[in-house]
Amino acid sequence: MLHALADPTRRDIVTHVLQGEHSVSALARRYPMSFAAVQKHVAILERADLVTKRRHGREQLVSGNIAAVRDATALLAQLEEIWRARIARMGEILAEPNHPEPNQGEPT
Amino acid sequence: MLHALADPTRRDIVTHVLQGEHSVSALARRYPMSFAAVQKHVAILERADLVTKRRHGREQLVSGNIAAVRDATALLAQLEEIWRARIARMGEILAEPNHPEPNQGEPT
DNA sequence: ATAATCTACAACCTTGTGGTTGTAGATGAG
DNA sequence: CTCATCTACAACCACAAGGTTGTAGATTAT
Repeated sequence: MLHALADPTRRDIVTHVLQGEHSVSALARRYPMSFAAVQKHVAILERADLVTKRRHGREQLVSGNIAAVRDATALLAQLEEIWRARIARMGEILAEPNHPEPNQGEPT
Repeated sequence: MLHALADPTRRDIVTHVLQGEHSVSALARRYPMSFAAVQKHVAILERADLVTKRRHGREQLVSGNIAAVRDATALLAQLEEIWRARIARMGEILAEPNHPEPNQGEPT
């Protein structure tokens, strides 16, 4: 699921199909890559349950899985906090008064 | 620089050498990988200027580059905001009232 | 001098990712 | 039926990243 949203193209696809159904080929036209590539992206999103396909004639209409995407965004928010904590950790260390010998040669 | 901090091991190395000098071999002992692997990580950090090496006898003492790491954390905070915006974007879409099937008309 | 240690670096391996091409099955249009 | 379109999937390619092994140069210890 995280992996599914790790790719920019897939994120873009998700935001688009959240707003309306699109056939795979219609989606494919939006990106500078082959149909097969987009089809694989969709497959990954579908496998992560972030997207659902509905058959309509010979087309496969893709739509965003609202609940799953909502869960995903929540999870991402969590991870964001963890990441924030990491940054804060480095900040703390930098703020500590006892830095052994931070002599990086900037001779004046 | 971002790439340098993209790896967990490297981040760990940074936090450690921010708190005191460590020889490359001393660092290497901390991780379940070969000396060469750690040495490469250190080289990457050094190349990104996040870390500085100081020769002491036959050892190479590594210490964190305070200013650079501070800059990096600031940058990461920025990116975090961008990422947050992305999540918010999806959230907005989810919040929109009209999730029906807006037609994807291709005016030919 | 010899051995042991620390470091640097090159070559190679493996894995994972995104992409392309090619093929085949379904389905609707003429 | 025949053709064009949409889809699925397998095979293959290119590339990057993290790791390992092996080798060589420095430096300290015996």
